[in-house]
Amino acid sequence: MSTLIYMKKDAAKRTPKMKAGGRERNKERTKERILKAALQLFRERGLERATTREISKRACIAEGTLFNYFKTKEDLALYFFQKETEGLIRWFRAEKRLQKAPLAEQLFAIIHRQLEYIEPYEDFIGAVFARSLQPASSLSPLSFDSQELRLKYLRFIREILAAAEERGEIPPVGNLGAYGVGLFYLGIVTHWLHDGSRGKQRTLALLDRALSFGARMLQKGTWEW
Amino acid sequence: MSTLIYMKKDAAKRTPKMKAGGRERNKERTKERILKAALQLFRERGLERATTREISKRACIAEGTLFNYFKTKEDLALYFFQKETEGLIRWFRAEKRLQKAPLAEQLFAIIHRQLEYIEPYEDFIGAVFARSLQPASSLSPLSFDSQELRLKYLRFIREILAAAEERGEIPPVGNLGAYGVGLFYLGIVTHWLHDGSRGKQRTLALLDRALSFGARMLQKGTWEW
DNA sequence: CTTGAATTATGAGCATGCTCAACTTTTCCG
DNA sequence: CGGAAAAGTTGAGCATGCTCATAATTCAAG
Repeated sequence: MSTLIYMKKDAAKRTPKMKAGGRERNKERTKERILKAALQLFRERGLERATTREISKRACIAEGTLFNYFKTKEDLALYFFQKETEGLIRWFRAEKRLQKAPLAEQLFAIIHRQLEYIEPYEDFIGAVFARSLQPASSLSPLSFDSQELRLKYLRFIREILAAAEERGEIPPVGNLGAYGVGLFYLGIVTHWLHDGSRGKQRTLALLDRALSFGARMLQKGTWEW
Repeated sequence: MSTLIYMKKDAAKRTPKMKAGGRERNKERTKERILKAALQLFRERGLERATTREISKRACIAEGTLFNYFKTKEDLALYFFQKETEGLIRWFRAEKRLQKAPLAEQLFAIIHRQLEYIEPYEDFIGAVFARSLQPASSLSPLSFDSQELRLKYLRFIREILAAAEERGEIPPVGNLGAYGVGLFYLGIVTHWLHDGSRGKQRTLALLDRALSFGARMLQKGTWEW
């Protein structure tokens, strides 16, 4: 009986012996397949209603295999943000014109781009985003990666602030400034999630006003207190 | 066989026939028992690791009964915040001296009290708090209650701001002002959750500085822009 | 007190995220 | 090639949050 359990599965879907292209290659492909299936399902059903069982099925692997590639379902979801953060940084580096624009414009462009990217996934962003707020718990293996991701983002922002500082646009704000921008972004996304207006226009308006307000405040030297 | 399933459970723990004090009374008592057991377990193990099975057992009821009283486990957790919010409001109404203090001091006292109250439950507050950020989903019956709770809090804050406004302490800030304080509180709790310093002193310092900064800002009339 | 309807309690059972021991495939080395 | 160690895969199975058909309890009317 127990010998019957491990029968080969539908061979049409995935060749059992994929000796062809080295191990590394296959692992990469499998990971890609998982990510693709996951994003599809997240988009279709949202984070909660996309089951790991269905993701695995769509990626043509066993459910256990999924957890060889991603420690948890959340980890899988975080991957999405990681890719986006990296993309965002690359994008900004390429936008030469933006590099010289005023700080408020830069931040607007950055946050706007993120909101745009996030838009089709609104359903599940709420869940992931809220979860990403949870503090590091030594029990959760996820927390470390999440922390890493946040750090990467913070360093990126700090760099932008430092540049504006060098241009004499703002006084020195240091790490705290980056943290502040992070909190601000938090607030914006919260607003965005609740925003029912067409095209999320209210959020964009808020973003614009808040940023120019902040910029003016910094210019006025209100920061030194 | 199926007739054997529904046997009376250990009669020592709970009298099977509690005809005594009317139905209402019993419901109240059961609810109390559930809440007590739940808070105990949340405190002991945090939200995730406190199972509904154990809560039920400790409250001496079947697991299904728990869900007659609370729609979801989250709902159960929210109850805790509801009680706290109500307590907070009552407390503030009683503190005659605070009513006349400057706005920054009032907000400091309010937030400080909340942090203090929350302290023993830090483990599970993160989870509940983060979850409370999730936008309303028509599927979740919880969302409505959650919204209600948030509204109660916002109205409370708005009232305080209105009073400060009447004293001529700040310009009119309206609903947006209350929302802003709410977002600020969000940031503070996030910081608090991550704060490893002794007695969360860093958070308290941040709270103090940020509030007096905000107060000064409003006084300077920077708000009109 | 009886009766039957309304209310409340019960726990087997379901779907889900995740684990793990058993199994397969690939790689390595003689 | 041979064969064994390493790396990867698998799906049965576990714990958990929650549901639902069924049973127990309560209460008002007769």
